Formats: sequence, C-alpha cells, structure tokens
Amino acid sequence: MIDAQTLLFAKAIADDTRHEIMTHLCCVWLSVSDIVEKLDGRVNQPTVSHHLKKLEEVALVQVRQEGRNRFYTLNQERVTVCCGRLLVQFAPDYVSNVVPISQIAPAK
Amino acid sequence: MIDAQTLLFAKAIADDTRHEIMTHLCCVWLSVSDIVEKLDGRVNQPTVSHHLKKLEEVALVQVRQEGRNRFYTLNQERVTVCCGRLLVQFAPDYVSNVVPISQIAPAK
DNA sequence: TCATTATATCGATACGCATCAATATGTCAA
DNA sequence: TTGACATATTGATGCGTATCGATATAATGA
Repeated sequence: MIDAQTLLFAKAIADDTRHEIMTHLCCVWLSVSDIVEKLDGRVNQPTVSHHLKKLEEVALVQVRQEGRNRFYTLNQERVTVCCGRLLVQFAPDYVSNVVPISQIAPAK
Repeated sequence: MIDAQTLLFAKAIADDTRHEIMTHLCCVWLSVSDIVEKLDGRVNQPTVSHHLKKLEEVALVQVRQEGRNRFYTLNQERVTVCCGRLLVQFAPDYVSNVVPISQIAPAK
C-alpha cells in the first residue's frame, strides 16, 4: 500500500523455485536450458520461463540475448536497493548504524 | 530450499495487509483492536489476528499480554537479520562494502 | 455468578498463482 | 525453404492462503 515496490520485491522472492533460480543465477550468466538442467527435472522449461519473466518484471535479473539463447543473471544491485528499502521501512532504528565503506574509508 | 528461514521471511512480508500492519507496528506497541482501527474497516478482527499469528511465527513481531489486551510491536532486529541474510545470499558482491558502525568507530 | 470486552479459532469460500502439456514464436544451419 | 533447436505463450488444473461470519476462550467488573 505505502510502498508498492517493496511489496512487489517481497512477492517475487517469496517462492521456493524462484529462490533456487536466483541462487543459481548469482554471479553467473545462464541460459534457460542451463537453469532447467540445474533444477534437475524438478520443474520443466515453461515453468522456468514463467519465473524468469516474473523476476525480470521486478528487475531482479538482467537478460542478454545471444543467438537463439537468452542468458540471465541475478541483478545484485537491485537486491541491495530493495533490501535497503526494507530496512528503512521496517528497521529504522537499526539502519542508522550501518554505513557504506566508501563513506568512511578515504580513497587514496 | 537452500535457506528455509529466508524463504519464510519472504513469504511473511509478501502480503499487502501484513505490510500495512508492520508499518503501523513500527516503533510502537498496539493492541489488536488498535490495529483493526488503524486499518479502517478494510479488514476485520479475525483477519488481523490471523496475520499477527503469521508474523509471530517468524518472529517478526513481539507480543506482550496485558490484562485482556495483547500488544504487538515490530521486531526490527529480526528484520535486520533477515535482510542481512538476503544480502549475503543474493548480493554478495555488494554486502562486503557495508559495515556496522561499531566496527569502525572506536568506542571511547 | 453473570455480562461485557478482547482476542483467538473454526469452517467455508474465493482468489491468486505455480505447474504442466501443448503449441507458438524465433533463430540458425543445411 | 525446411528442419532442428531454444524460448515464450496459452489454457487448464490444483493448491495455498486471505478473508469472512460465527463461535470459542479468556479476562475483567458488577
């Protein structure tokens, strides 16, 4: 209601299969069939495509087309921003005690 | 799958009404009927109790009984811990650039 | 004890959405 | 063009769960 963005983020990560997909997409680029393979027969290709679409809608994954393949990777920056919003909304007493290194370590 | 805790947290915050309840419970203690009142007729008492139970199950709220009233408040520390886990899992390249103030400011 | 207030629980209903099989779209090679 | 491969879309189905009205439980005051 107050912050639709945060709610959409929460819904996007509130699914078992999407969690697993996000884990596999962390720090690497994978094609759809790669992901299907990683999931090891537990879900099949249309379901994976469905979840990737959901993740893409909230910008939690980045996409790169290459020939007939589409490669996906986790958008870590987006995760960081969304978690930041969660903290500001629901942990204001704690968030003030955490700062980025860049603010305290002089770049020399 | 990998981290059941994180998934439960995500599911708990993936609801419109619960978001609103959590917002109202941030930094203050409210009774159930207080919350019902704040929600302004949009949901009624049994539904609010249902959501509070869900939030309590994942320790996102703290409870204090007082007479025939039960007062709830948001557990900000839990939110912080859960967001931290999210960041470690899904934003490892970013989390290393943030530190608690306590680690860098010498307590004098 | 009884009435009143506060909250929790129960049973039923409806809706959202994850999943699948089948099919469509798109891309490349021959 | 045709055939093979990769991915997306569609339509149907089933499950989880948010919601409600009704009722139960619990605590207080008369």
